[in-house]
Amino acid sequence: MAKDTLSIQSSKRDTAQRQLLLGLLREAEGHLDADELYQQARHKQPSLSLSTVYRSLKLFKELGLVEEHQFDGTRRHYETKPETRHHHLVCLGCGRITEFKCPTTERLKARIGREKGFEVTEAEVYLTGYCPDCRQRLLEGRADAERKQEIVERR
Amino acid sequence: MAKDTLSIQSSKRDTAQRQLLLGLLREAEGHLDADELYQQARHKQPSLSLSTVYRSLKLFKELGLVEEHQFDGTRRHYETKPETRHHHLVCLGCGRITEFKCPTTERLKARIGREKGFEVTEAEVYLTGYCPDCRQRLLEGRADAERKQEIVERR
DNA sequence: ATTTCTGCAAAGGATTTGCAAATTC
DNA sequence: GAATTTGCAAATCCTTTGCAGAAAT
Repeated sequence: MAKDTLSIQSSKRDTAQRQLLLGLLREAEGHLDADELYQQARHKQPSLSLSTVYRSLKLFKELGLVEEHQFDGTRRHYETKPETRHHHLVCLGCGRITEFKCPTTERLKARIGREKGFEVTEAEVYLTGYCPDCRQRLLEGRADAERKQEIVERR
Repeated sequence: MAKDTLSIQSSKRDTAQRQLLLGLLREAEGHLDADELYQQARHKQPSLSLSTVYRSLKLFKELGLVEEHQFDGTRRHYETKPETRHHHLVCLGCGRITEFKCPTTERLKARIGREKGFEVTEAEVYLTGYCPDCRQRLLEGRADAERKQEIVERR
């Protein structure tokens, strides 16, 4: 990671841990949670601790380098700040996350801000449903309790 | 609560605790979290336990009587199923939640479902920003660290 | 009488924090 | 050398769960 990436706020230091973590987040195709990131990072630096992961994620968030998402009620997921704004569609069957764009959201921010007197800083659209595969399974009647359990556990 | 409210699924029993909790949720103007609901309910029935609150909320959710929201990363909030679909705008300063309508969201569900091959079941739009009061405080320069802390703690 | 619910206390899981040692600037 | 960061372990916070007794059908 370029040193300047972390020095937006003066006193942030460029450590091996932060380099590693930010690098992994950038390479990651999907959205990682803290523990997934931790496991990946341990391969490269086994001494790294989970607290450091959490502390780094907090820092990256504050520096605007990553975004935090709450797809389910349990853990939070992270992705590096995307170039183009997008939103998320989560499959209730398998947990797969699909991204999509929604240009009208910008207009919505402006409109609601005006109507409610808020300064709107962020707008997120969050869709849930069933992905093509899970729909197929449902149709085939294989999505009974057991089958579905399998899928959910695989998340 | 009318008995039939709970008997959508055969085996659900009509207990004093469930009546009380659902009643409070219906009266509540805003969105309660589990502990707020618990505290309110204890006034009327001091022996009630927090586990019962959680178990009841889970049931109400399954019966489609209440909706669960995740406004921040910490706790979940609940509201009785609203007549008209609406979304939420959360103030980052004071936590105040403002509701708004967005009819175009239905169209979005259909469009994304078609484009991605998903069966989209739900769509939520979630905005964050600063409410009129907090904007005012920011302008007055009173929203410095201390002041902001005050507000956040009052949530 | 049978099944479902409750309260209690304990367990769980994700995230945060205090502190001394290690690292960066 | 001074200030920041790390790893570890313990602590927190919200939520869930096991179980025996209480309540509903």
